[in-house]
Parts: sequence; structure tokens; C-alpha cells
Amino acid sequence: MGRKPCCEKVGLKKGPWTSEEDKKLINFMLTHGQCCWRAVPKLAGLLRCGKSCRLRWTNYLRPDLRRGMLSEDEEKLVIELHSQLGNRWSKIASQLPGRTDNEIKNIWNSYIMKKLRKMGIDPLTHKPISPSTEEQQRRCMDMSCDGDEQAELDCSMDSSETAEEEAKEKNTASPRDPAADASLSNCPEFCTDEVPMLQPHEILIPCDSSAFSSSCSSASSSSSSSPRMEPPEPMHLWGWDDPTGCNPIDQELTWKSYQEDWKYDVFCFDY
DNA sequence: AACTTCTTCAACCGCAGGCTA
DNA sequence: CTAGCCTGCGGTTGAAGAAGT
Repeated sequence: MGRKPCCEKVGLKKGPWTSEEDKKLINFMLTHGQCCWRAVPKLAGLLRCGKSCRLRWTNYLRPDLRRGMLSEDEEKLVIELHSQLGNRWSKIASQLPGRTDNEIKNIWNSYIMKKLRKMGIDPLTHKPISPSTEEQQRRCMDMSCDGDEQAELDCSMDSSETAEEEAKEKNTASPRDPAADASLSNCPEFCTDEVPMLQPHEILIPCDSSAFSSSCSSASSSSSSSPRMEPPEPMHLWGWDDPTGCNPIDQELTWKSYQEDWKYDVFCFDY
């Protein structure tokens, strides 16, 4: 069979993207919309594989992304969804507008997991950790043999702190609280079969370059020679349901910050 | 100040599944 | 039905910066 690799490995750039490459990709995506990723690098003049372009766009350059820490609501939602879906990051991310699966995954691994452990909750099972159980002891033994990092963390946790945090946790809505689970499962927003997927036409400005340039005229005042890109409408105008409870004002603020951070100039290049 | 260890997160890799010829 | 292409997903890696000693 010998399936071909996704891209020709030779001659293609890897590693961190330069601002120049970002500009090319952004310009291409905003003028042409999302099309065949395999063709994107060639058409955009990039020495990257399509996969790399897709990843860069979806995880970093997409105009509708929300950057920064998760809000408390988002964090709760991630934990709740993870308890139901496991490591299905894309499903989880689809419930959090402007967040990517990669971002959620990173936040989970670097922050939420630690936090849950500190609270005495096993991040994998979402059940309280009970250090006195034989299971725990066995895991500690296993850990000492095979260097299981997670077990090590579990075992090294101060048991008094664990108990305290656990008690605290029981007073709040535990992720495995049956009532909470029931209410969640009754909530149509959490039906994973009805994930509100974002379509390209919802993100991107129409391909018509004249329409594009006119739409960004209001934002181009700061640079007459190289017009600045106008990100699309604020997210709350796109008709998203917002399970995080973020109100439009918050989203508008987020969007304003984004617009202020939007530094890329549009390039023109021939194909 | 210098060095080491830890943390974060962008990017990569390989695989699965959908689609089509 | 099968093979090949393409996209998307989840696990993993490694560079860079932060924190600790």
C-alpha cells in the first residue's frame, strides 16, 4: 500500500512559525477562506505542510480565538465535560467558544490536573482520592518501581491537606455529584452529538477582496500604506450559544483586546 | 550571579475515520 | 469492496521562560 506522507518532508520548514509566515497564512485565509489544507502552503507561498498550516491557523491565528486563562466558569465546564467525555479535547473545546482542543489539553495537563489532585480528586476518574485504600498503596508501590509520575504525585500529597481539601470539595459541587451530573445530562447544551461546530463562513470574511478591503477601511486608519486586517464580527454576533455564561459584554471586551493586539499587516502576493 | 529544575504551551507525529474513485 | 487521499484528533516533545537553590 505505502501510503504517502501528508507532505513532502524534504525542503519543508518545521518548528516555530515566524511572523512573516503568520502574515502569509493569515492573509491567505482571510482572502480565500478555508479550503483544501494540502493546497494552502503552496498557494500561500509557505514552505510548510498543510497540516502545519491548519494547526497554526486553528490553534493560534484564527481570529475568533480567546487567549489567556480560563474563566472560573470555563474551568468548571472543562472539568465537568472531562468527567463525561474523558480526553476528548475537541468535544470539550467545542463547548467553549474561542478555545481550542490543544489549549484545553495544555491547560488541563498543566493546571487543572494539579488543581484537582490538590483538591483530593483523581483527575482521571474524577473521584475522590482516598490515600488509605489498598489501591492507593499498591499504586505507590507500582510507582516506586516504574516511576509513575502521577502515582508519585498522588502518594506524595499531604494526607491532612488532602482530607481537608476533600471535605471542602464535598461542600461544593463535586464533578461526580449525581445531582449535578443528572442536571447536566438533562441540559441540551451538553449533548455531544449537537456540538455547535463553527463553519468557515461564520469565521471568515467573504473571499471578495474588494469587500474585504472596504470592510477594513474603518480599521486601517493607523496605517494607510498597509491596511490592517479587520477581524470579523464580535463572537456574540455570530449566534453562538454561550454555555460558559460569558455575557456579550465580556466577549466584546475580549474582542476589543484582540483587535488591539492585532498587529499583522495584510500582504499582497501573486500566485 | 550562576546554575539547575520546573512549568508552560506551540508544534509535531502517528493514527483513525470519512470520503471518493 | 478496496485503495488512496485528506482532515481531524489525541498523545507527546522540546524550547523558552520562570522559579528555586
